Amino acid sequence: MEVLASSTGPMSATELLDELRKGQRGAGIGIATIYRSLKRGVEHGELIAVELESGAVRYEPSDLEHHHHFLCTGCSRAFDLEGCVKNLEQLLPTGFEMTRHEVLLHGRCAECRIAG
Amino acid sequence: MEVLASSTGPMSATELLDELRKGQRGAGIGIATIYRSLKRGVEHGELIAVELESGAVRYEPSDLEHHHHFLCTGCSRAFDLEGCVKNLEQLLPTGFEMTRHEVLLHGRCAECRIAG
DNA sequence: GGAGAGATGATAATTGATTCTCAAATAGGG
DNA sequence: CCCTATTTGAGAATCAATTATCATCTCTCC
Repeated sequence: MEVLASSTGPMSATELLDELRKGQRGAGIGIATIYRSLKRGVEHGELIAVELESGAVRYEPSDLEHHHHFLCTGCSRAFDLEGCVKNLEQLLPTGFEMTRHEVLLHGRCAECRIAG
Repeated sequence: MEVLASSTGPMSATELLDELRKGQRGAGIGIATIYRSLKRGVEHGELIAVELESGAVRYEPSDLEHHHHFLCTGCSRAFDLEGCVKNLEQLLPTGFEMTRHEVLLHGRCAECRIAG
């Protein structure tokens, strides 16, 4: 079930289903199995759920370096980005405590730009 | 319908309903009216929909300065943050085009920290 | 080869958010 | 005030994502 490990970014259950059905190994796989496996993966700590947008939870391996994401407005795919940004603490109001942060870039991926 | 204008952050339809029902002006308001008004607000360009997390679209006035958001893990409220960060372009893979970006901080707001 | 445990796929059921429907309430304009 | 057009609230309906159900498969071990 680790098509995810070789993916260029986090995938949703549906994306995973489509991708798996393309390969010979997962020809007749059902959506229920996808959800079951994803759930187990998260419970076992192998996967992390990321919510980049409303109505679509995506999953990625939990052993990735700290990184952020890019969401393509053309194909709706999410891509991993390397690196991070500085000085996030300066955004924080006094009295607030930050435990986590996300940076999400929107735009068109290389593929979609070429496609027009 | 501009409780939103005086809010400390973007609100969801449900939050807005609860908030309005507290005041005498919107005592018996229904959720349908909230959605109708929000939709109209977005269509007329007075409001902007922001999706900070799965399954909850929030709305904010469209005339705010560029800013980002903080999502409290305690009370689930969203807060506006002032300012922005630099060097976001450096995250972008070659060939990708960025049209928009979001920074979302997670943690506990001042109120929730005090509450324990 | 067969029994039992667990996994699987198809589909039904659930869930939460949003939209639709419709009768009642309201707002103007004469 | 009365008439028409619009808005409203309540609840039903829709929709997409996720979960549950269940009969079938697939193992493993005997």
